[in-house]
Amino acid sequence: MPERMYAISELTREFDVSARTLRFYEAEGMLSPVRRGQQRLYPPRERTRLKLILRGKRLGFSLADIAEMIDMYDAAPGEAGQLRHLLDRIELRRAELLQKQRDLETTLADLEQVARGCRSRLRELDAGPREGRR
Amino acid sequence: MPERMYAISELTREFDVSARTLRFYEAEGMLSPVRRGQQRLYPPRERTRLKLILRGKRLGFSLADIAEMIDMYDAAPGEAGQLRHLLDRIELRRAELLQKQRDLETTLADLEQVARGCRSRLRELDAGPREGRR
DNA sequence: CTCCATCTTGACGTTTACGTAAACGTTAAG
DNA sequence: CTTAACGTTTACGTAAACGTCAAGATGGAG
Repeated sequence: MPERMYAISELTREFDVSARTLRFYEAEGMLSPVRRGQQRLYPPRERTRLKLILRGKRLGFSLADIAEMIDMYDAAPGEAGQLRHLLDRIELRRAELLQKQRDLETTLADLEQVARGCRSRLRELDAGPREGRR
Repeated sequence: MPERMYAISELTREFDVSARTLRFYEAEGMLSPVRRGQQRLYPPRERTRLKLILRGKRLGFSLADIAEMIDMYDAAPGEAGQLRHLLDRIELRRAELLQKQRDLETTLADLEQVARGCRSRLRELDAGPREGRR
């Protein structure tokens, strides 16, 4: 079973990104599709990396940040100093993510409050459509 | 108690943004500081808006998105159709935020897994620094 | 009055992350 | 063989979000 390969157009459809974007990521060293002649073919591993890139984008990370984080995933440094440095980097990223998590909570709460206001105002309008307010 | 005002430099220090950025947000219509002569003075309300802008940025929203969301906060439309439309908009944003939340969870889990790998590798190195692996 | 810090308004420059168009190769169908 | 679909490289364009000067106003401290 020779590993399923994805054409560029398959990935563009699946993830709703342009071919230009995939080539751009490749030029930035973030993807490394195989070639069949001129054509690009993406093995599952590259598809996975693309998923990670898009996930990072949704979280508001720059491509440079994302590249660093993906490197973390498949880099097992071996040397002790580098391992400790990697742990430090991870801790930094984790702090960012926890901040985002808090921001997310409060933003969701804020929106929910606005929504409640809307719904109650709608009920007012629905119940007694005869006065302006109060 | 005449409402405490913030100079531009106070805000730049407090939130670690440049004065240029604050003026840019103003030019984009996202902030509306008061003027004392030429000088900008930011009342608490504007400081709050700035906080919302920065929170949105941390979550990866564009300034346009953020502007829309802030509008939601202080817009109480009054009319039923507009209220329903606002509720729709809120639901869209909420979906985005929930997606980000899921992305956040998995990313944190991924990082934690890498960290565990690092720590166990470090323990190996620390325990028996005589063989390469196994 | 002088000096320094702080602020102002332009205006052009820069980085990131692609979009868009031109010109050309490859392959399967009619 | 021609066409259509799909892919390629090269290159210039663009929107967003500021950075970076330059040149001048303003307001106390000494």
